[in-house]
Amino acid sequence: LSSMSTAKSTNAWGMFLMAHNRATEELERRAAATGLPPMDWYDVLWALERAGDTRLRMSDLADMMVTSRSNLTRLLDRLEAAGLAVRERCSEDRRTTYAVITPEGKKLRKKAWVMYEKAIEDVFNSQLTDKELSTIHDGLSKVVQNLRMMSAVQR
Amino acid sequence: LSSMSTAKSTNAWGMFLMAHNRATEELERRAAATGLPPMDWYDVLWALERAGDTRLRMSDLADMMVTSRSNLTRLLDRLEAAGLAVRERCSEDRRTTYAVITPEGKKLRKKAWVMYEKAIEDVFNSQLTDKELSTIHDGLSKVVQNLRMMSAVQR
DNA sequence: AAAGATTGAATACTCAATCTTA
DNA sequence: TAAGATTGAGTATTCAATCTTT
Repeated sequence: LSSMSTAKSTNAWGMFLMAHNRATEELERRAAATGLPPMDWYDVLWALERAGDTRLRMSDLADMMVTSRSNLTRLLDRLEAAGLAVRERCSEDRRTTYAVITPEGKKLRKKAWVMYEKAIEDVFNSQLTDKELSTIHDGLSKVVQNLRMMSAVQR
Repeated sequence: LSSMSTAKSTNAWGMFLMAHNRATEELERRAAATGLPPMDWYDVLWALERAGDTRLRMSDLADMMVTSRSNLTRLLDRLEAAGLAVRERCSEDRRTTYAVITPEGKKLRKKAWVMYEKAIEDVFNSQLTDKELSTIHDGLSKVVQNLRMMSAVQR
């Protein structure tokens, strides 16, 4: 998504889109090639593992992942079918469902992280200086912060 | 996609993913809200418009978009149904199909760009200094360049 | 009525198989 | 046989409608 280089920004936005596109493609390619789960599975497993005893409700998880509830419902169906997570009912409020990671889920997440960590190093970190990494981090965190404010105003 | 902050890079990669996720979501939201086409439609229209008389074959277009041929076939079906592009046969080599943008397609692309340009300014450029924009551009272009070399070696 | 979650229908995407022309 | 493109089947994603519990 770009048009005739507005000169301003040397089209950082266009490069941002391209880099994301190519980099995530490479990560998914490596995951598939080694029989490891795709990034969205990893994200759910990692969110559940971090949550630990403070179990996560389906809707909280959906908000963290920035995906729709219905999409998360089906993603968790797949994780459950693969034995990596389970649903647990809540006794206090019987509308809510908790998602919980299984021991197999933890094991696979760990294994996947070994692969993803190396891939991120190869694809991203190794190509950038520490100064560049920190500028990218700080700059993009301003972008994210601004979007948070925009959607807060929206409501 | 991230794990226990490896300190190194202050997790620039994680922020990169988050920023992309939130920013593209906002752009798609604005497009839908104003009845304008999504980013992938825009990308095809813009590629076709730039190509001009040097018409693009379906497979060239797919390579430029970094999507599969079958996906592009269907995307072009939709653009054709919407009257924004047409297919043209090639007389020299009858295996190839050209995709060509229509006048309505050009008009809509232009209109969409007005919206996207402002959105990119609001969401991205306005949040970053010129120095940050150029660091992001140059850094990520190294990432893309490296991925090109990796996939070249692959073959 | 509203919150939490799921379901059905429509749409989009991916892989392998197919069709046509070279 | 291979290149260019499309199709069918299976899977994933989204939107609105639904169901249950509060």
